[in-house]
Amino acid sequence: MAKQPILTPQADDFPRWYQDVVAKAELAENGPARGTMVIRPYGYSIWERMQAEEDIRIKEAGAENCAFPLFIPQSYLTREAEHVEGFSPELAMVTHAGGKELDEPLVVRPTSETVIGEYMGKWIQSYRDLPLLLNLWNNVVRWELRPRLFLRTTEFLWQEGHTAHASAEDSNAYAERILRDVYTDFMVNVLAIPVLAGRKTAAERFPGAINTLACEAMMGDGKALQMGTSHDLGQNFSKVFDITYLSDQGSTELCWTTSWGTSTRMVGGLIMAHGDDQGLVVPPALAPIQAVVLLVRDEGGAGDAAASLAAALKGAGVKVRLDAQVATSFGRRATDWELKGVPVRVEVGPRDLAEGLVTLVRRDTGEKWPVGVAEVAGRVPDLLVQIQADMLARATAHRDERTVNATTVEEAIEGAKVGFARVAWDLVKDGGEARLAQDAVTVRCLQTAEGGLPTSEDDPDLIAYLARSY
RNA sequence: CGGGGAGUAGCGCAGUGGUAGCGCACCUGCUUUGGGAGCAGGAGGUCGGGGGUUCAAAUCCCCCCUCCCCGACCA
Repeated sequence: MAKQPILTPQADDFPRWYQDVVAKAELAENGPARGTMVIRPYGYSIWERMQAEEDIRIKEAGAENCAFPLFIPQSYLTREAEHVEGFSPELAMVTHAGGKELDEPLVVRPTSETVIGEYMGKWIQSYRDLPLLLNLWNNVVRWELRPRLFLRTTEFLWQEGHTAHASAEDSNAYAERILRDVYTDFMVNVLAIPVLAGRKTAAERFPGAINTLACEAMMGDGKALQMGTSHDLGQNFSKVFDITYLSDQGSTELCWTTSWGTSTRMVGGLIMAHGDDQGLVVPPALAPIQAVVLLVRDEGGAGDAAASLAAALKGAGVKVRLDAQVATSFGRRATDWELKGVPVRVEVGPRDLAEGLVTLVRRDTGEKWPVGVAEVAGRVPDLLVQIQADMLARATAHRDERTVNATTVEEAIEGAKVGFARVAWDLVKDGGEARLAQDAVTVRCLQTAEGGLPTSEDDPDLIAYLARSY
């Protein structure tokens, strides 16, 4: 009996496959106002795991969490010329409140650089107050005309870090540290997504920044997704918001600031980097549910065996869920857990159990094999580690297969239509980005020949990574 | 903003002037359960909103609102 596919196959229509996964895995749906997103419990539990893992690393890097207001006086945004120019088209403003028109409109924050700059200026008095390392977990609004769930929504959830330092060397080093020790480490080791850490070109730079660094990942269809950014803001915001300190020489100096962020867009990246025609595939290190014990039928002691297996797995440190809802058919439940991408299934039924066995199933490969009941709790933790490693290896192989070394711009554009193209930045830097735009290709980031971060886009022998992007 | 399309049950849709329908989902019962179960019964609608024509409007006319696609704009 041929089943019709639950999801649109990736090869037929990748964007539609993506929408199907978001809906069928119960991750999110559209909110009532255009571009807004309702994140459902399972989708939110994935975001919570992302928050937890990043928060550990952010605190390890010395930053502290705090909260700033959603509403910002419009005048704050207009102080930094380049910043306001970058954001003004996508600002949402409150013009009326309390039953009357406001004297000064309030901007719904698109990011908190400006308001936090004001307070940093108040809090920093001397060089002894530096560095000041702050992080916010909040929501922001940018009026998007082409919303897509998780990838680009009018309102989204994120973390935004803001720091102030005593020297250009310190701020630059901290922006790099966040990119490496927080973002890259998290994405590679938890999300199992290999990322290119590089420098953005002037055209792609954050409004008001002197340098923007980014993590770029390849999705299943070969397109790039910016998963996180870290900006060196130089003294641009310090000048405007008067963020100064008294040096140990007694002189008044301007601070050097950074900002850096990752958002719910990463959930979209997770879906598109690892998902397959059966649905989402969540890496074990991230998974809110790492293993599901699936009771096939409650006969022959299977119900009790499933419950005690779930307890044993929990005791072994596995995030486990027991599914004993036998009123729903086995096939339906197996399909649902597969759609949600739970890394391991433990199928417990009377037939296997009569021989003292249960069936283990890997979500990433689909492999299934019998295991003795007593061995399960011991085997699953190792299996989770193996799946994590295999997912990263598979994603890395996919990216490398679709990355070409190009010697001309035209050759690079061809490569960028199906993946990443590496090409000498010297061939592109003088007016070449406009040529790329004709084919919807952009420079995703620049690296040194050794794969390091450039100090300037005028460094010699830089490599440009070209791709189409989300 | 320009061009095109669509608003009818939770979702997907049919219904061109005469009692509001179908599939999936949902509820109850029974039989099932090793890859989206079957049968029987049942619940669920001011047909996007307002106005008009008519004995009679989901259906025809006018106004408004919203959403989707392409373009433009934008990370």
